[in-house]
Amino acid sequence: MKDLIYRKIIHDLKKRIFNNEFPSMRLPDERSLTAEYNVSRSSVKRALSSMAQEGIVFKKRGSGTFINPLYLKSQSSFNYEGSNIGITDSLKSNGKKQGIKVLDFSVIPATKSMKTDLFLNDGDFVYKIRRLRLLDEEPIMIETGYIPIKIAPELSKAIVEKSIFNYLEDAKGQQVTRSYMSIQVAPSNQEDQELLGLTANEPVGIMSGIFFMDDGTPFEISNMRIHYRHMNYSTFVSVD
Amino acid sequence: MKDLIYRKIIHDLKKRIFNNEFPSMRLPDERSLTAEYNVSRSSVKRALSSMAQEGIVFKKRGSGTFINPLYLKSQSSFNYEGSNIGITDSLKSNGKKQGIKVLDFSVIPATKSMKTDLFLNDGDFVYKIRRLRLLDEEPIMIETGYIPIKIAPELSKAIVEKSIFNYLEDAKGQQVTRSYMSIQVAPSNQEDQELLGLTANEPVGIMSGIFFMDDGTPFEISNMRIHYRHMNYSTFVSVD
DNA sequence: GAGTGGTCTAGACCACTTC
DNA sequence: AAGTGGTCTAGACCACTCT
Repeated sequence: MKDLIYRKIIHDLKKRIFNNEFPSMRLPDERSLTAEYNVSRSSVKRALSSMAQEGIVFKKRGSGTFINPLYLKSQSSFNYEGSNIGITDSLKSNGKKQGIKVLDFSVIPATKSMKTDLFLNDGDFVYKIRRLRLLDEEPIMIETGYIPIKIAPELSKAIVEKSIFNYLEDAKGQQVTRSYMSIQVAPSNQEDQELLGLTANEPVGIMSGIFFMDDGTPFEISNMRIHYRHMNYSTFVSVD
Repeated sequence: MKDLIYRKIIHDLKKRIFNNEFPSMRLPDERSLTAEYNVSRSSVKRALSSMAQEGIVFKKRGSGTFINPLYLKSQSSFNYEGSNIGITDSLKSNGKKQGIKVLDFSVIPATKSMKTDLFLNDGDFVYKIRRLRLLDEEPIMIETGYIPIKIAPELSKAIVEKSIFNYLEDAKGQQVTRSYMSIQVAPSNQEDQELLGLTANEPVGIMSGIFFMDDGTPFEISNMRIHYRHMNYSTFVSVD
């Protein structure tokens, strides 16, 4: 992480919050912080806004900025993570070994909906990539992805067996930092049951959507059918 | 909506994007917009940042600000909504009639985890509220909520049959604007099957978490078991 | 080198809360 | 009335991209 002022403030305030430096649950007012850190008020505001968006603090006009009790007491029954992560959030590898088994790797013409979602033209082709993801040898999800050939013409089975996103970053200097995802629930079909080791009345979670690169180019349409015991998506939502 | 400058810019730019005023998919640079709207660059930046967070545009340092193709072409197979809504996102009533059937409305002592999550003390009590939510007479979810008595001592069955959040806003002038939610998947249990009209191998989606009031006070622990056909949660995720 | 977005400052004034 | 967060300005300088 870079040496930005507002990041340093965030980092410092988080530390101070955890050190219980504000037992009143109220942070110093913005003008005091401005003086204390010897920065402009805008920088303080930026830091506090960011923390508010993460759910760490709440700002209340006219009275102050307050610490979210749940952030402090992390013995909450919900493992509060504080931020909107999301991409591969449901398959975090807590020290477990990730594995990938490629089920299909082929090239097909883009369907109509692919052309719309991936911004393709008639005659364009896409890779079809089906993979079974494992965690400690245990199958956790079936992932079907479609990636335009013209975005990654050199894709190979070897790459697909590892991480496509990492390859993209190395090869094209682009990161996948954005996604639009829809989360649903469905009974398992026969293939789910075979590949994920489910019984007929054990369901799957479905996460489907689009991944975007840094510059906004849609990179991949993805559909993930996730073993119900490994499906766990967390979000902090804040509306105005 | 108030008459804020950055909001006006957002509104205007959205309109212009939809009117196809930027066929190159690139917005004018920030300094041009500053001149055009006759405002400070900070205000332009604020508007653009907000739009970027909604997924409407992508900013690329050194080259410009670009429109997300999917925002424009809303015939995408994913119904792109552009924003991180979330609370009661899965039960949007597209002209359908909402109904509520109260299954249980009682007072119980707070359990240990409730005391932690709702910031309660020994001896505190909570309302236990179980409700079946209907959409056009069709049951869609079983909602179990726990609300500290001391936050809403005058809660009644009549209120609970309508909207608790609306009551809270009217009575206490507080809004529920934040939530921390976890989304999971599970096979339906016998009660789910009876109340939601499911068969043994039809699953439910589970959304559980905490709702907060404006000032950060945890207001309710909620657990929703949702009919799988009505479970649909959408998010736009953007990481740095 | 020119253009574009990112960070930061210093300060003015407004809106809301609390006393 | 005093204190607090919200909005907005005007301008400086930096980092990156494109050519």
